[in-house]
Amino acid sequence: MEKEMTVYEDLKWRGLIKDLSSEDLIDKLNNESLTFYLGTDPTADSLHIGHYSTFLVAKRLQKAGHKPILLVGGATGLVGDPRGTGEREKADAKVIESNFTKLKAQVEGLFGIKCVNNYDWFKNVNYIDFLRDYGKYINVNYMINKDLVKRQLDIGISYAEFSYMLIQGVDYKYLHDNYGVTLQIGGSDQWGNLTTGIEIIRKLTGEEVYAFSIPLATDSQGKKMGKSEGNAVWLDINKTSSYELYQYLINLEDSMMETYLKRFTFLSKSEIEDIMKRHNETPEKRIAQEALAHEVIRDIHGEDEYNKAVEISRALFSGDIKKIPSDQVGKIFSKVDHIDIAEDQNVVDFLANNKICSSKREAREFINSGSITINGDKITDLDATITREIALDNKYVVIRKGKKKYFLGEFVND
RNA sequence: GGGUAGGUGCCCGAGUGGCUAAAGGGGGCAGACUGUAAAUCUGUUGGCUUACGCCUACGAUGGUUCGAAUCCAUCCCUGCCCA
Repeated sequence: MEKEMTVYEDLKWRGLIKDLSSEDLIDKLNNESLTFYLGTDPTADSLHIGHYSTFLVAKRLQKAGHKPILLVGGATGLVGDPRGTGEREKADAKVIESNFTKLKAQVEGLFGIKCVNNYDWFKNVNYIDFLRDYGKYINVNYMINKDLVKRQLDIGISYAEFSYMLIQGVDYKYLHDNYGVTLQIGGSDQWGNLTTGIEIIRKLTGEEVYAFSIPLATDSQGKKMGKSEGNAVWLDINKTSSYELYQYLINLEDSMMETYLKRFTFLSKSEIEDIMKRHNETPEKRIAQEALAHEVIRDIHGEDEYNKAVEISRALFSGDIKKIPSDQVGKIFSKVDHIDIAEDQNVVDFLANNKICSSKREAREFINSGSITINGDKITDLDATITREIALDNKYVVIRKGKKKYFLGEFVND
């Protein structure tokens, strides 16, 4: 039996620690109970898979006896954080508010983490006080030298986005004063903001607080993960179904599997080593991807959703749609895009009208290149017609575009 | 405030009166190969049209011209330098 790893060793082994504000933190992580926080801006109404590993770090710390708080940036979201590629669109205050409510519910449900909104303590701060109480203590040279700011400096950065890190630093101060927070964690792109908070607290109170950053989850090309067919992979099941999530995970590349298993699951070192060993013997069986999908979907949506996702995938990729019992079709495809069909119509019109293809031109192109399949039969004729006669059970039409995108058409009676 | 360089398709970026729906790259989508992978190769990437063609587009608005992304005017936005 392997020797039990400390919290810090475990995080390090999983590749979840990039920068550490101080070596002292290691001991504190292992032996004390800290209250810590992590922040996210309400730029969307759900977290996506890219956030997931960061939240799992919070979960891991929580298991080790530390107390997590999630800060949702109702105030910072209104300002916008610099991303190094140019100014953000000004966010709508109403949207931010509704996003906050949804995120709060999601995080509390999924991770059981307490949730606070920095708008609550910023809404009454006036500008002059802010400058006197905090602005006085932070040097612009210090801010300018932060990597994110520096990168955006030559393409232009507004005063609002420039100030973002200051607001975030004040958050840390507030949580430190009111909740006893002494640790902040965040993605490595947030490192500058994390250290600014430490700096502000040190200057204002002389106290030492901590932070560590988590490497961003990327693929082997170094690109941020979390996009599937151009869409983000959300943790909200209404935005990304368990089937879509399963498909995303099962298709991840081999070379990253070990990293992902470490980051996205609670499997132990020996379990992961075992999975990787078996995986590498027969990579085509995608043992690692299966394990990853199972762990992640079970943790997020539960065992039932996982089973459903596997069942749907099996039905779709076994090839012959017609073998699926017709009474099952509606159920299996309940999660894919659903299209009502009122009457017989030409394939090209059908594809374009229902947004399966973006235009008729594209619809023809896809048909000519053999990427459209209806009920398992490849469509090659531009004049083909979708009729009740070709529908399964005179009712269902399963359209496949490309290799993995499915749509379900259903004939409806007037 | 002054000077100066810019604002081009999803992104980067070439183009400086007709040959431009706009080079090239990235990304996206689709095809081949595979394991529903990665890498690679091929096609495609404003809309309508089988096609000829037509319409809409190069920061915004006007103007010059037979003809403008390209010239002029005004405005908006950004970089750099000076104050």
